[in-house]
Amino acid sequence: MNESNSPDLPAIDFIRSIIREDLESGKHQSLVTRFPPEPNGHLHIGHAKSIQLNFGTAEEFKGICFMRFDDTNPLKEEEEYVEGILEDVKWMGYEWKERLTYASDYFEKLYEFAEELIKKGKAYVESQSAEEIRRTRGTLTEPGINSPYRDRRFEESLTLFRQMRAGKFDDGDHVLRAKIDMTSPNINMRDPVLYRIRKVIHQRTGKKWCIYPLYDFTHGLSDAIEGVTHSLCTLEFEDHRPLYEWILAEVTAPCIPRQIEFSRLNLHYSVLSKRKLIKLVEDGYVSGWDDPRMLTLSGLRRRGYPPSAIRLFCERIGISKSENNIEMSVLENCAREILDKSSPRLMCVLKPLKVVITNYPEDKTENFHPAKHPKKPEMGTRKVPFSREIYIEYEDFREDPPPNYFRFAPGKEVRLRYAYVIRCDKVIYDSTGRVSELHCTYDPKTRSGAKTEGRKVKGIIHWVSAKNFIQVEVRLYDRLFAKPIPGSDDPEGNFLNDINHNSIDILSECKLEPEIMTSANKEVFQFERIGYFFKDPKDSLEDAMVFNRTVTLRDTWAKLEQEQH
RNA sequence: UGGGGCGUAGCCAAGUGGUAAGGCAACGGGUUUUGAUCCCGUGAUUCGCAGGUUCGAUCCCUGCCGCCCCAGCCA
Repeated sequence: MNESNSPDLPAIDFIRSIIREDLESGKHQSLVTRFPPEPNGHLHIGHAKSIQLNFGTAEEFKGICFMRFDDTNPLKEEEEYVEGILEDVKWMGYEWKERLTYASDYFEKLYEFAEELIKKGKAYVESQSAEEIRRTRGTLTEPGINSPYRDRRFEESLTLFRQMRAGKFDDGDHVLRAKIDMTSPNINMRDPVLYRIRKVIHQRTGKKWCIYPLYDFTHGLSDAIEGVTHSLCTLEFEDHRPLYEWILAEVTAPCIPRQIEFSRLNLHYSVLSKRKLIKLVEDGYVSGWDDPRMLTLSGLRRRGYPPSAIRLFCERIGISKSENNIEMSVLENCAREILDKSSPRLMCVLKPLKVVITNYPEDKTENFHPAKHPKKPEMGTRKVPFSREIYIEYEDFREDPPPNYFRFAPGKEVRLRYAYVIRCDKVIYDSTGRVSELHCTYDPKTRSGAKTEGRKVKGIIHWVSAKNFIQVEVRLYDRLFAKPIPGSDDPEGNFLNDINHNSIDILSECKLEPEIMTSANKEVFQFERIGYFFKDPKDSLEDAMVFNRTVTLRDTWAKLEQEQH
């Protein structure tokens, strides 16, 4: 049990406190939770918070967690999403073993519970139209009024309900309602609908059913059937808790789970509601659910986020009941933290500027053997070829350097990382006046690792041999939205107005160290001085690799320079 | 102006009667052949506001203010 948290994590949250108490007091022998997504979309980082809570606490307290699909609405749900969701949960590092369930597994039991309710006079078949039901429900400030069918004999309701099941009626003809209180200040308690007729094929039960239970009726009972002890959900279900409890109390439930609500995740510069995510996909603002700019688990995975970074993020933000808007830097920093420790280093020149080292022999090539990781010699070394012509980063050279700039400039010296110190002798321009090439001289005494290297040079830049490199495409991503809370200053709340139209920058002339050819595909690399990059699993071809930038390195200089302006 | 929640530093988040943990960000310094990493240091006389109870209140009481959710045969 996680008694004491590690020092850099928030203290144990209120839900874990409740669980711990319930276990210590003997109220429960062991913990049972569940992660209950509806298969009508892909999982996003907000779901990761729930996965981490449900599966994570089960793990910590040596309990179990069910992987349950809440598939009670055949109109909206698709089998395709089930697979994606399972893949995502697995990727997050959790396993459900034999505990993969579907609410639809319980349709028969649920039906029996419904009959029980009818027989006890706690539910009735409603024969008004949806419109009439809506009209008589009342408003936030006015009570609703009783349905004329509310007091029909339970035998009649039972017959009708059985006929509903048998397919005697059309969609919308009747509905099953709980008999609670039409004057309740809580609208959820005003005789909520429990079952509706839907003559459609269900992705799992096929044509077996034409009546389907609604969420409120299904969820608590599914929890009870599975022996869930703590049913954790988001805040918008707080108002439903009285109904959740009512249903469990009125029926002979196998056990009484406790529903506890926590606040959902919001991240600055992003949207996380399923509705909005679908909009982005369907209207083509992104290439799909797994677009690396999407904060879906599949998008993050494709972008190069390790699951451990997402788990760290979930731990770091904590669990509470207050509205929260997490800064993007928290997520990014989690990725940096994990990736810095694990990523092999490579040099890659994104925007190449050719450099000719005039005093280096034309036909000579020498190899340097730097470590793959500066602090982990056990990761080994790589072979980096050096030659007379190399590429450096265009942005590492300034004709007219600003103060405190310690990269390359005319007449200045800089160290080529792992190689030599060079001096810029001459700048060559193209016909448009743009810098196209640099002529430099190197100092053989400054060879990396040599005893004579002595000289300290402040500026260190990365480079790639022009004779020996792999040409790759690199995709630089930025946040998908330009405002911290998309749609917040629009009266209609239209988040599409705040789309960042520069969220992707594709560079196709990037020069990468040949070492890449010896490395595995599934690794995230650090391109030194730039950031972390992951080979795109979808768009990469054997001879045309594509790399996604997972996250930049922290860039103190960029910040400094921006402040100077 | 019905009901349910929430309000502690820029962003998260503990604490719930004894005098404000921690993380991220920010800032300052050190190390460094990544302006990265790493290390060290700096922040709330104050807990939405106003009263009250108390020797003492972020924590209890009263009133007020602000924000979020609910009127699907969605989940």
